Amino acid sequence: MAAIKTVTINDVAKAAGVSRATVSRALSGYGRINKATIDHVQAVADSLGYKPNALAAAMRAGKTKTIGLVVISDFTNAFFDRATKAIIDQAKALGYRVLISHTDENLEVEQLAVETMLSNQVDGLILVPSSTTDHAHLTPKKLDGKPVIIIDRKLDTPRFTTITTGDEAAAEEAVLHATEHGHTNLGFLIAVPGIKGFKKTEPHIPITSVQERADGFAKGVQATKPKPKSVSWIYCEDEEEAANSAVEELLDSPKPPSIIFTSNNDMLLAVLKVAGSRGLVIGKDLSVISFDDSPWAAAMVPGITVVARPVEDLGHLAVTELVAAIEGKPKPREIVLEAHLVRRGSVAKLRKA
Amino acid sequence: MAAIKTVTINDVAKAAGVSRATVSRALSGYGRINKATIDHVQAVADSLGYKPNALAAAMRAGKTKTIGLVVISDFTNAFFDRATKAIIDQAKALGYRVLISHTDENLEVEQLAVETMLSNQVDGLILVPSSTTDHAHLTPKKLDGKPVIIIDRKLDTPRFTTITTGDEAAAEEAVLHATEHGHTNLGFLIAVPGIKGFKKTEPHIPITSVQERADGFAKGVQATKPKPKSVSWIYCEDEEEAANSAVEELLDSPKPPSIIFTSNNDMLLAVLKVAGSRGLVIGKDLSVISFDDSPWAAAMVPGITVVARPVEDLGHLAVTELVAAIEGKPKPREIVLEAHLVRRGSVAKLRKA
DNA sequence: GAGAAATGCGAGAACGTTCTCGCAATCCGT
DNA sequence: ACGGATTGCGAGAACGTTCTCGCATTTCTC
Repeated sequence: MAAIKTVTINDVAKAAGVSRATVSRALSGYGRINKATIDHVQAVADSLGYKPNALAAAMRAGKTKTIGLVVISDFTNAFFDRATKAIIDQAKALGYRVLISHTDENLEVEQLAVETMLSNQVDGLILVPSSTTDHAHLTPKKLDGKPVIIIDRKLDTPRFTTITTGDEAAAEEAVLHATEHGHTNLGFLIAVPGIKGFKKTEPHIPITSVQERADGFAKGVQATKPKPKSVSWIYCEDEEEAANSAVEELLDSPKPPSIIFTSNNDMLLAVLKVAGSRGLVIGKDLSVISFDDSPWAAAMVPGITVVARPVEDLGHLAVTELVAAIEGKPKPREIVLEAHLVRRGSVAKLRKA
Repeated sequence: MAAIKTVTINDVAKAAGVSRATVSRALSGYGRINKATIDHVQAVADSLGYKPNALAAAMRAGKTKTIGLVVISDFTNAFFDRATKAIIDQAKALGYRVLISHTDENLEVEQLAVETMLSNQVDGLILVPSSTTDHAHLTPKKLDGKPVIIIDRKLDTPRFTTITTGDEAAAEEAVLHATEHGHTNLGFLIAVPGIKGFKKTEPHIPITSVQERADGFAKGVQATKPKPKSVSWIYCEDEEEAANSAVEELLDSPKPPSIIFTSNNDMLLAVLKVAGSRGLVIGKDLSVISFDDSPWAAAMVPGITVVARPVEDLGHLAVTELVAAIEGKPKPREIVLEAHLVRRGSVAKLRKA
């Protein structure tokens, strides 16, 4: 089993009868060089099957053309799958590669992930932070001066360009949509990573996007006239068992909601599952509005009314901003993209009592 | 704007009053070195905020501890999201990082992706090939002798370790499940990447996994006694419009199927959508069995009966095999994992005529 | 046709590591 | 207390590029 010798620029130089420098010039197309030489070197390189070592080039250049993506969840999440895809595609379009890591909402994992990325010399980072306040691992010094774009959630510092979606307004719109349909018993199911089980009292929500959704829901409740008859809030761990129990509790309360608003797709799935097991038909016996659109939410019968966030735009923009920051030094800014309600069939039209 | 000087091993050496070699020894923990020296160097390194440059280390070592993952589809696909997650997680557990690329079933994109991966010096590749026969870009020479694990589909060469799922047996089981429930008008909707629009005649299926599913379905039909009254096949581009049209055509045929078997989730979604728009209730007016399980297929009402493939096992195993191949030189082998039918509510029980 | 300008290319350093050698200093056994 | 083994560490090469210099050689200018 003869070890396969990898062919380097030196081999090409030798075979072509020129210097290493000339090969580099010919292949990378810079500096002063004769057209004929370029062709010759090209031909020799091809015949030898020469493939440049991107690592060596990157080390020399100090640029890897790689961006790091650190997200909280993997792609089994209906938001991050689309965001990640958009990011990879746009990165590719701009000539960058993407290194991906997920943190499961764990700050330590996030810190380690960022460190690994930096150790791998990414040119910049796109980050979904697991904590609003804890960003000691993101000082300019620790980052080696490399740019970071924060997406989906905000940090309590203006040091970074931040791209979020306007979840509050959309959440309010969702509530008004429901109350206009005659719903007066409202249930809210908010997934809060980090809390254990579920709580009916409002916990500390460390994540701005979730906070915004809760605030928007609350604003919608406030804006509803006459006042809704009952409003139940449950804050729940983002986990299947807890979500199911939370839905059960909601439905078993003395004044069960006719509609449940869920803050993400996992919670929506729990609502569907529990409703199904009780024989409750969505859009008739029980209504639901969730955050984040997905192909299956659209294809189901009835289609699920959702707050659709411009996920692809967000990912696309994140890369564009990051590359701009890598190649220039623009000022950090806050960008808020608009989310909107997609009305489908999961909200029943109730007669006013 | 003072440029931030990145601190290297040289800086640490100088500050600690030792040589570069000693710092490397202290930090990487190899060779002969005094415990006290290690502690001292560690302390100095920490105080300077030294972070090793993985690139430089990788170049020197000739190993990047990175594996390349080249899949055909992005994570918006219910198979690849789970597979990718499993691969990333297992890679992490074994001390590897993952570079991801998707090819959209395009051979040229695949070739380029593989080249880029190799240029970035991945230690090995996990590949979902877009073509069964075309693997000229995967010669040992082009691969620099680096190992490749093929997953999900087979290649027409035994040169690579291949991990697939036994889709044929599961597909047959699915058909028998349906016919035992009294279904005698069967519709099959097979997504074939690359074909235009949709065809009812059997096209060339260049993908072994899809071929296996079709074969399994056909075997199931054969094994059914008495013979089903009608059997319709549609081969369809893996694309929303085409899928919808195909479902329409199926339902509009003189002998419309009482059950549709779909070869993947995109097709399933099309069935749900078209059925919904016609007021057909799944599991009652129209039955369906699809390939690949997903959280929403389980949560829907009724739950969708699916062929569940051991996606996580597949991803997990792919990494394990690849790392074994990177670190040793085992013989390539073919591994087939078992898929099985998950019975939920999307298959109506019909009375025998 | 002589000097200036432009062109083409080679030598060699640099990027930040790891690792092989070899040398000095310490340790051990007798 | 002396020879050999062991320990700890420094010098320097190597990984595969890119890029700055500087030196020939050619081309241009009047």
